[in-house]
Amino acid sequence: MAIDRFNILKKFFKKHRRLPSYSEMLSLFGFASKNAVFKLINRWVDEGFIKKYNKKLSPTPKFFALPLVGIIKAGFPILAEENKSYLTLDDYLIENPAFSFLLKVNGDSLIGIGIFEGDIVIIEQKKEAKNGDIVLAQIDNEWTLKILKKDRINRNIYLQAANPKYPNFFPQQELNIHGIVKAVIRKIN
Amino acid sequence: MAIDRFNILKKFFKKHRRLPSYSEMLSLFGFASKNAVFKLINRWVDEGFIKKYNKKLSPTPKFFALPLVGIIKAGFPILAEENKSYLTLDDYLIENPAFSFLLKVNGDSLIGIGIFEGDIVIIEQKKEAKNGDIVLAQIDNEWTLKILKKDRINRNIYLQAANPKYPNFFPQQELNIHGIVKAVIRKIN
DNA sequence: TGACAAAGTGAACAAATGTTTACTATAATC
DNA sequence: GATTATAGTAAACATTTGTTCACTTTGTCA
Repeated sequence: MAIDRFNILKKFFKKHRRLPSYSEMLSLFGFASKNAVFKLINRWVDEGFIKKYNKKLSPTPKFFALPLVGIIKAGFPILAEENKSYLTLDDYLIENPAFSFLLKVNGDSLIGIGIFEGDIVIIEQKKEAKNGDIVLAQIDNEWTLKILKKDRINRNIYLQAANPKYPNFFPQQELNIHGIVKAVIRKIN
Repeated sequence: MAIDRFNILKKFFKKHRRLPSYSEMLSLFGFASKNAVFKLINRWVDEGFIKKYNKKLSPTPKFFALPLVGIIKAGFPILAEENKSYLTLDDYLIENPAFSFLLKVNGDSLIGIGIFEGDIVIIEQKKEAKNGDIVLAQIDNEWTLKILKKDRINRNIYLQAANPKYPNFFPQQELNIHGIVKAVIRKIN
């Protein structure tokens, strides 16, 4: 019932990317009085799904978040209420939206670390990377996604695949780092 | 300049999960007249970043979206304007929020298909799955994440790991499907 | 059954909303 | 240098906003 209305609200947000106003909620929820909406919203505010700021409503992280359930343990019901936290994907994955972009992976050079053809990686643009970072780089004018290897004093820099069938790549002229991989995403089906 | 203001707007949305009102934008952008805001917003509406519905503002997918760049090709600048599309992660990954939850993977039984310990998988709750689906299942009262194997007539059902060191799992009494994996997410670092 | 809280109605209200119109300053273009 | 578009100011406006108050209906449970 109440959760039914909350789903209606979620659907509205998914469609319009904003919360409805009180009068829009009138028809959404089938109320006749704005006061009914007022009381309903205040309950959700108390429960932490919605926040008020400057007399305007905004959803909290809890509003969007999916339950994150814990480790699978043999014989244990894992969906128990007590060990669940919440996670919002966009916030979780992208810390720096202004400097991030997505890259669709092609090739099998990183399968050893679980990055497959067709996967999407989140790249954060930066020119510096440390040993072991997965970098989007330009090596001798060729673009590639590889593991950066270098020692402490920045000598002996090269790129490494995570697939035994590829050799290491030593730059002949130059090696420019354009960004590093912050996350990997794979949609199944 | 204009892009600078757009970033201010994005930051506001990231913080409050809603667009600011015109009077809030006054101080945000440093304008003295609401008409300046009005004109600015209308430009963004024309450019497709913002929509108006019921005289209220909402961000479009383009507002959030990160550029998705194409395949890496040797020697080619991949960030070219022409082959870029946009993607919003939440929308892309989660089709059915009401029936989805996240599960933190433990164990190495699926490394063969690139699902590692610590990865987060998006599970869509359903009781039926088809051959080859990665399922969250209860086999003889033990919870597990495995690949479902079955033939066309629903005989010979068992669970399979994607790691040669594990055998196949044939249910002694029962096998209950609780959901299937729709996406895999890995944060790096 | 009666008492009491929860849920909804209806009307009223100040404050804030997005929009419009008229005007000015700044920058760009021929 | 005159012209014209662009960017911003200022004030006024009808609508809509979220909130409040008083009241009624519905459901719960002792």
